[in-house]
Amino acid sequence: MAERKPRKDRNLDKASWILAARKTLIEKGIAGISLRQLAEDVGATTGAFYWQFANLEELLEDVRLDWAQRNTAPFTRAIEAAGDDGWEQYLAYVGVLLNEEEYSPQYDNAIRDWAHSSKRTAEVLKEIEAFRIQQLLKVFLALGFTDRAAQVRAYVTYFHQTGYNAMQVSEPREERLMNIPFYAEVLTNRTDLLGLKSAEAVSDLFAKRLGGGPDIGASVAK
Amino acid sequence: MAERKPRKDRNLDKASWILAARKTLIEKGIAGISLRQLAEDVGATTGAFYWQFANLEELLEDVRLDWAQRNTAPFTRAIEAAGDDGWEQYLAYVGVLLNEEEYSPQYDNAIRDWAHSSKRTAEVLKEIEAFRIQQLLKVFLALGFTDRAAQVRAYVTYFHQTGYNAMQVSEPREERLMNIPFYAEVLTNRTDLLGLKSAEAVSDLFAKRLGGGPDIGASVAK
DNA sequence: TATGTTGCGTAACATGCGTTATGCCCTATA
DNA sequence: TATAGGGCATAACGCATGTTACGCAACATA
Repeated sequence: MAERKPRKDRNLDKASWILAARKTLIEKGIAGISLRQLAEDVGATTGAFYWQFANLEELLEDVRLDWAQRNTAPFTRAIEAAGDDGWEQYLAYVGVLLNEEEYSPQYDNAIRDWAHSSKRTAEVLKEIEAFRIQQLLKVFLALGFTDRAAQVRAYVTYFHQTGYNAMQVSEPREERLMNIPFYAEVLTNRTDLLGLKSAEAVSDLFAKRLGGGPDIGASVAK
Repeated sequence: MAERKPRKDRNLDKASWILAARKTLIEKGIAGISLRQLAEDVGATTGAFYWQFANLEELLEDVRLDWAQRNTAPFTRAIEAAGDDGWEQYLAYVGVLLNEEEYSPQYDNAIRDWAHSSKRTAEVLKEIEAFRIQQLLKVFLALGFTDRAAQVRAYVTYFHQTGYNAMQVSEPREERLMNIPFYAEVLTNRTDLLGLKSAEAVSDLFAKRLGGGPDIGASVAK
């Protein structure tokens, strides 16, 4: 196995290893990552690895930064594209949560787990979470809540998202969509969505809410 | 090391190993548990371990059941002691959350992490979480919410707790206490607590809300 | 065509893991 | 006091890990 191929058929850059590490991290957790397994996944050997990285820790740091970028930028883009209206910003936020092609809750879970055994991961996680909560705070301020009320609702909203992901809830998509107006009522006190009587109606509301813009994540670089 | 002691000075039963395993699990996660380290912690060797357990997995199963018992029973006791009134039940629930001598949120976190790499742990966790959410559903039904509204609030409340724990929030206790009336308003729609103007006033409210009663956890035994 | 360097594969090393075979010490029983 | 067996410690086995030393093949340059 791992036969020697012509140089032009190979494509072993850092990104290949990061991709494989991310996949394993999400599927099996940090404990599931081993150099030999990663090497097999990318079609190479452990010897090849040390040409791209000084050691395993260097790859893992790149994975942490990969996460910070990929799982935060979509929210920033969507909320900024929504303009100044708080309700529009909240809907944009929920829209990203529903569109799991942009952001991976399992990636979040894996990083959070990893943070319990890695000080550096905990550091990156803490910084990104502070950013995310600040982001939600602005949404609730734009919704008209003030001071502690806005803070508390930002926290409840983020905790809710975190808890939902951590529990790996397995409800049918229709059920999830039908719950959204009720969640929105609890979190924002607004009843705008309660009139939507079908999962399709909820789904349609978020279908066209996709935007582009600047992103975030580079700030955690050492 | 691990000198041979007179037999009466030893106290190596299953509970000793479970205690050590729980401590390590909470502090370092499941990956931090090794037989040699556990042996050193209890002042014995790996040979002694196999007198109490057939293998490591047998100890780990005992740890899972230990968690199911310890981190669920306090809530059941408190809520049942609160009587039929939903508001009293909610306050009893929050009271246990604040009293971390009864229940350990870090223990919950560690189990949730572990569940990502252990099928059996995921099974136990899922069963206990279903029980907890059913428990909260009853509270919100007693509070007067019906059907999906009660379901959604039970979920938001549990997600909120899970997310708060998972994030390892480090706010001062006074800050945490002052936020409680606002959380209560978001989750239950009741403003009863908003009149409390000091952390002490909040603290006093929960000081005497401790009860005893039947417990739960044996149901997950294989 | 000859040479030097890049980009790997191969194989080995040290370490830590769960588990097991073996035997000694201590206590209970007669 | 003699004997049986319970309750460990000790040491080793087989395996997986991150890392490193070494060598070979493919390409760029002359």
